[in-house]
Formats: sequence, C-alpha cells, structure tokens
Amino acid sequence: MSQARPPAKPNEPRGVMARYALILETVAASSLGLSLTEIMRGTGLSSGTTHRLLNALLEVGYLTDQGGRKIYRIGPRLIRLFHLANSPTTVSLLVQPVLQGLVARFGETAFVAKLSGVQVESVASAAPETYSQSHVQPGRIMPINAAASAKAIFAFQPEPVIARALAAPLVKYTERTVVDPAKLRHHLEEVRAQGYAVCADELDPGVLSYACPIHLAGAGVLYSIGIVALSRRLMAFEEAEVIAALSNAARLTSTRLRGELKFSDATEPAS
Amino acid sequence: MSQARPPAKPNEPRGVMARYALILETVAASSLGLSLTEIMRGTGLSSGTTHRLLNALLEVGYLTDQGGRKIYRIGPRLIRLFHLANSPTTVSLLVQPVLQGLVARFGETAFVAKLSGVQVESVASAAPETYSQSHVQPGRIMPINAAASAKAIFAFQPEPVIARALAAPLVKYTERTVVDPAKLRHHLEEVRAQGYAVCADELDPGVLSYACPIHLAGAGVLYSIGIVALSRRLMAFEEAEVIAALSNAARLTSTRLRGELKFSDATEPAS
DNA sequence: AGCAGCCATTCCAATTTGCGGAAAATTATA
DNA sequence: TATAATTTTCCGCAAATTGGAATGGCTGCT
Repeated sequence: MSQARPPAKPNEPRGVMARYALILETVAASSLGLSLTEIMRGTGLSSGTTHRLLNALLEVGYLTDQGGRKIYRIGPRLIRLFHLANSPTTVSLLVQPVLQGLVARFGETAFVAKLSGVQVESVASAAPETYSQSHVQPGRIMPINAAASAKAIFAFQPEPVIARALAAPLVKYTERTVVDPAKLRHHLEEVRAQGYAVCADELDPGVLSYACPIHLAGAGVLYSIGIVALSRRLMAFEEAEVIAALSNAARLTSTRLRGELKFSDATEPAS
Repeated sequence: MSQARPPAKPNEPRGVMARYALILETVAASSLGLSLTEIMRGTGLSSGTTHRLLNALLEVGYLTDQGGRKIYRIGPRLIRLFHLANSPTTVSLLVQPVLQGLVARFGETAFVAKLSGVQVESVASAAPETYSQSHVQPGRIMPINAAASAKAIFAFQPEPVIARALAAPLVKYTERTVVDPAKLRHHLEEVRAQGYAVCADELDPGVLSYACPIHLAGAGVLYSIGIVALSRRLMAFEEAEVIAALSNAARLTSTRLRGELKFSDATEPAS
C-alpha cells in the first residue's frame, strides 16, 4: 500500500532541483506569502513531498517561515543571492541621489562599495565638480587592509568569508598599511564594535577616508558607503559629524535597496 | 571499491538543497563566471558531484553554460525569479524618469505594470500635475481582458500562465469588454504579433490606453509600460506616434532593469 | 460543547537518486 | 607531438525521495 516514485514522465523536467525551482517560483509570485496547501496545489506536488521540500528550503534559508505562522515567503538567503548577482548598475542608479547629497555637504568624493566574492569593489561614486576625476572610479578594488569601505564591509562578514579574503597576502601600500592578518582581524572587530571604519594614509599617503556599513535587513552587510579626500581637507569636519552623515546615508540607502525585494524582516527564527 | 555517502557530519548544513545553494552562491559571487574546477574548489565538493549538480542547475535554467564554453553563470530562470520577487519599489525608482518623459510629451498618465503571479498590477505611475489623481494608482490590478498593460504582458507569457489567468471568470466591465476566453486568446495572439496592445472603452467607457511589453533579455516579458487617458484627449495623437514613444520607453526601461543583473544574453542555446 | 472540515505533520516501504573515488575522454598547454 | 589539466563517465551501495494514508491540530459552524 505504500507509494513508490511516480512513473517518471519522460518529458517533464525531472530532478529534485526542478521541484525546488517550482516551489520557489510559486512562492515568489505571491506577494503575501503562501501556505503549504496553496503551494501544494500550485505545484501539483503531494502534501508529504511539499512539506519536506518546504522544510529543506526553510533550513537553507531560501524561504522564511514568517515567525511561526505557516506562511512561506522568499527568505534571506535568496535575497543575499540576489544582491550578490546584482550588477552595479541598479545600485548605482538608486544611490546616486544619496551620494550627491554627501558631496553637496562635504565637497568631497562619496562612493558606495560592494562585496563581490572575496573582494570589495566600488560600484558607484560621486565627486564634486571641481575635481576632474574622483579618487574612486567604479570598478576599483578596495583592499581589505587599506580601505575604509572594504573594512566596513568585511567587519560584518561571517568568518569563512574573512578567512578566504585573508588567504591572499596583504599588500603594504604605505608605511601605515596593516599587513599582519592577526592585527587586521582585531582591527575589524573594532570596526564592527564602532559601526564604522576609518583609514588614514593606509592606501595613499595624505588621504583620509571614512565608511559606514549598509545593513540590509535579512541579508547582512554587502555594501558600504564612504567618503575619501585629502586628509587636510576632510579634517575640516569633525569625525563625528562625518560619521553621522554617512550613517544616515547608509540607512537611507538601505531603505532604497531593501525596497528591491519584498520579504519580511527575519534574520533568525526567533528562538 | 565504490563509494557510499560520507559519514554525514552532524553539524554541517545537510540536504541536497544546501549544496545547490552553495554552488549558486559561489557562482553568483564571481562576475565573470566560473569553471567546473573552480566551483569544485570553491565549494569543496568532489568533481563527480559538482559535475552532476552543475548539470542539474543547467537543466533547470538556474545556471547558464554561456554557449558551450565550460563557464557557468547565473541563468535566466534565476533572473526571472529575481524579478518576480522584486518589489515595486525598485522598479518604481528606476522607471520614474522614463515615465515622466512620457508625461511631458503626451500630457497624460503613464505607468508601468508588472506580472505578479497570475495577475498584472500597476507598480509605478506618473501623471501630469494638472490632474489631482491619476487613473492608475500603483497596486491596482489590471484585468487581463480589459487593460492594455495586462494584455501586453500576458501576450508573451507561456501557455500555462495564460491558462491559469483565464481560470477565473472574466468580468464584463463595459459593453466592449471581451469575456470570451477563446476570443481573448485570439486577441492576445494579435497583440503578440503587433508588439503592443490597445484598449478602448474596455475597462472604463471613454478611456483609451496603449501599452508596450518590456522585454527583459533572458527573462521574457514581466513588465509593460503604458499610457491611459480619456479617448478624446489621447486621440489628438497618432497611434503610431504613441506606440513609437512607448516602444522606445520600453527599450529604455529594459536597459535600466537589465542592468540589475549581470548575466549573458542567452534565452536558448542557439540551435 | 460537539462536530465537521481544512490544514499541517508524521509514517511507511519500495524505489530512485546521490555519493565520491577512479578511470576514461576531452581539451588546453608546452 | 608530448604532457598537463580539466571535464565527463562509471560504479555499487547507502541514503534520500516519494505519495497515499494515518495522525494531530486548529477553526468555525451548529
């Protein structure tokens, strides 16, 4: 009386992944989330199978349980994937206004950097018109050990990511560049504690930069927003003032980016 | 000499889905695509397993083969998923300028609609200042049988999607509303052939609307862009002129949205 | 309260699929 | 052409998958 596998229709897309994909699409299509039964009907899978697959997706983080209700939505891990696969273009369009606000206020170059694999690269920047070219062209790789923008991001990455980033040898750009992995790790912890990063003369002598992480609800930190300038110019402002502005800009940007995906705020299933 | 499953480490993320997720993230993190070996190293999976999983992802469409080369990238199906899960907010921000261009030119309400499950809903709109409120507030559901925007989208959907959309009975909003499923299907084919949709007096009497589909490379049609207005006002313009403008706006929007994801243009492995 | 109906979860055993090392085939490199 | 690197196939066995049925839980109706 038990049930073996179905006759395996020759034409249908077979494989487990096909079923997962089916479920994901069904869930993504609904704005308000779906119950198990709805998913089961929408996909044509049996209740047992649906239940198991759903739980697998939940465990992996591709779906969210929405607190304990039996309503499933797209989960944080998928959102992270989306952002990872996201090209600079969108972000660039979305953050331009924010960057320009910073430029208007401080008269220096402002930019957004993004985690891309084990590197951080600049994805959008705005410079005051008085400068012919900014220090930070989009696409530039920001080293983990010498750029505030990179530090602000890596400080909030899970251990394995940091480990892989530190696998490559650290370049000593200036006298003040930190090249000792242990020291750098310690420094990153400070950054995480403070909530922002500072780099003075670590990448280029005489250049000062600040950066704040952009926290994406559900997806952790994948971006940072920062300001670079010659030290003597930027020092005209209080550090606290700059940080406050950046922090505010980060929050604003987060909102704009967050809008990209509909999902519920839930990093962990509240224990 | 054969190989059974590994001892099943208790703590590690288990399940097949976890491996798929691992691979997807690894691939997404790279901008230029990864080879099997690179993925195998990045994930720590065996070559055989990697090969099999990779092919499964390829078959499902979550990864792309990039035309025969052994370089894997994020595939069209995932991109479609991203767009499906995408909330109106981003799109809204991205398309505002385009919509405002249309409004400036025609002096009427312009809007973007999006496929959401089996419905089409307006996600962004711009109206001339002279109107206190537009006809098409974001969030409004556009019926498949009476809105140009919906027709422009459904005309390019695969059969099953259309079938599900037609499962619900069609409402007769006005005398001219089409409620016969067969007729509607035929009409949709015309729309597909023409490349745009028109609705005159089908939703509200005296109201005329045009819409063009927005083709997303690799993800088909998920959005449309359109114009609505009182017939007598909109008729001041040649149909061809309006369509040309909309078609252009659609192409522009496509570029802006396409920028959202880095991937290679490949709907089908060219036969 | 009693009951019906819907929904989520657990159970089951037959069966498929997944596993990874090694070897073969293919492709790139010297 | 020789050689190295990479991709693909092979294999037997263990584990995961499957769908119906059975169980448990909850809600709403009488």
